[in-house]
Amino acid sequence: MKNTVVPSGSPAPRRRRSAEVARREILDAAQQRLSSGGPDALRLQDIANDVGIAHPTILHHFGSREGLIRALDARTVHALTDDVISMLKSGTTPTSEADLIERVAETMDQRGLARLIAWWAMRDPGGDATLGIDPPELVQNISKLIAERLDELDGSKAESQEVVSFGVRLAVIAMFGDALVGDLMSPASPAEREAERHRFREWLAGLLLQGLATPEDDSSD
Amino acid sequence: MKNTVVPSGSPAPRRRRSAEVARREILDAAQQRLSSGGPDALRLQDIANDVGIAHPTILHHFGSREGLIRALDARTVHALTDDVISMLKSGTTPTSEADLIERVAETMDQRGLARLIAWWAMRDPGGDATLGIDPPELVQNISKLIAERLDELDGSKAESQEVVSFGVRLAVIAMFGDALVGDLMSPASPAEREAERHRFREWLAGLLLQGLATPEDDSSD
DNA sequence: TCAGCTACTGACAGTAATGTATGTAGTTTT
DNA sequence: AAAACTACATACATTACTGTCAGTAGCTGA
Repeated sequence: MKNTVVPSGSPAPRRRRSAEVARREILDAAQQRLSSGGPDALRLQDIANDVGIAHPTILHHFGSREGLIRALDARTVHALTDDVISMLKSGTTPTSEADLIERVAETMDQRGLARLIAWWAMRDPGGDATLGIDPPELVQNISKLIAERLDELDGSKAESQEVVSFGVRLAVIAMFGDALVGDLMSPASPAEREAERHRFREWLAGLLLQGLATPEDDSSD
Repeated sequence: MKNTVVPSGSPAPRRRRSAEVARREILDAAQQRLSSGGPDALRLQDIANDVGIAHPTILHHFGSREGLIRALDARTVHALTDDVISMLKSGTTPTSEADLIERVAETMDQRGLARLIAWWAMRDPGGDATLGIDPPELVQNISKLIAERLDELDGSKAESQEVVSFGVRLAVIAMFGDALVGDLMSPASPAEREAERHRFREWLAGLLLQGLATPEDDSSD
């Protein structure tokens, strides 16, 4: 049966990538779209357009839209955790608390992790979406690393395991929230926002160090 | 022309509300849906089902889906700001910093404000969506009120206007983030989460008070 | 009680998105 | 160089949601 239409003018030059490269390019485009728009902006057509392929090709590589999203999730989260964990483990720079916050903020903001996380949270209130890692465990690990770091930093004992994990939790959700709605709350001009945001992070880092390393008033209820 | 189908069995009993009541019921249902699901869960059909009306009725009252969302935005935001502002102005309770955070958290969490805000932020990265209030101005006002309160609280001067607004900003984005992803990061069992979350808020309130009211190391560049 | 207003409905139009079916064209292997 | 493999395309099916239209039913006032 030859009743498929033979293209008359330009058969459209076809570029062939390896599966790996194709997946990466598609994920890059999806990430880009997600950084500059909401979930509604993550359409197969658009992404395919950006990459320069037809949308079924995405389905070919990822199975479904959901599959694409999960792959994107996994890649972004792993990028963050690898970053943070390796930073903490190598532990070179002395002022690393501020650096750490800066790094988390960067990933949340530029790489669009905040949007991804928000999307999870909104799509899945119960929290049964699997994303390849166990966030509580991750927080625990990071908390432990930070507690050790605090110990050796200035000799003062960190409060307790829970307080340290509170600190980590605060840093993460603050950077998460700031990435999403920070601009909404700032009276500064767009040009000044970068600087203001930076000052905010430094202030937060100081606050955390102060709050974590020094004993509080202790008078609990 | 009588070619419209005459219903055979039950003509479906029709309840007639006042426009005001109808709008409120619809908004309530929409809010409910939004609290237990993402933007995808905000479908006219579903909401109409919840209320017990046909979906065109929603369009009759709000013009469009977008109109419904904007009305929901306005109502929720005003509820929050009215709450917070009036709390700060009346200023009865002494431990109101913790109360304040608790109140913001409640609105963010239970009333679904966090989801609404996240939705804005994701749909509108540029930030040109109008929501009836001016968030930076609101933050400024709240910061001023808190600064005054800190002054009279224990005599110690608050750091600077910017630092106070940083504190407000931190409280808001932290409660925002916690409402959205707090559960994801907590290793506690669902039963314990409430308690843990409460402790987290108390810890945050303490941290803020400590950071705002006491002079820091001051060595600014 | 009649007229007018409007909350409300059922049926349908329009649109847009995901996913499928089938065939095409590079790349690799023997 | 031919066969096999697979990345990729075109065209279509399906579904689902928003918004429109024309008519119905309940309330209110003269």
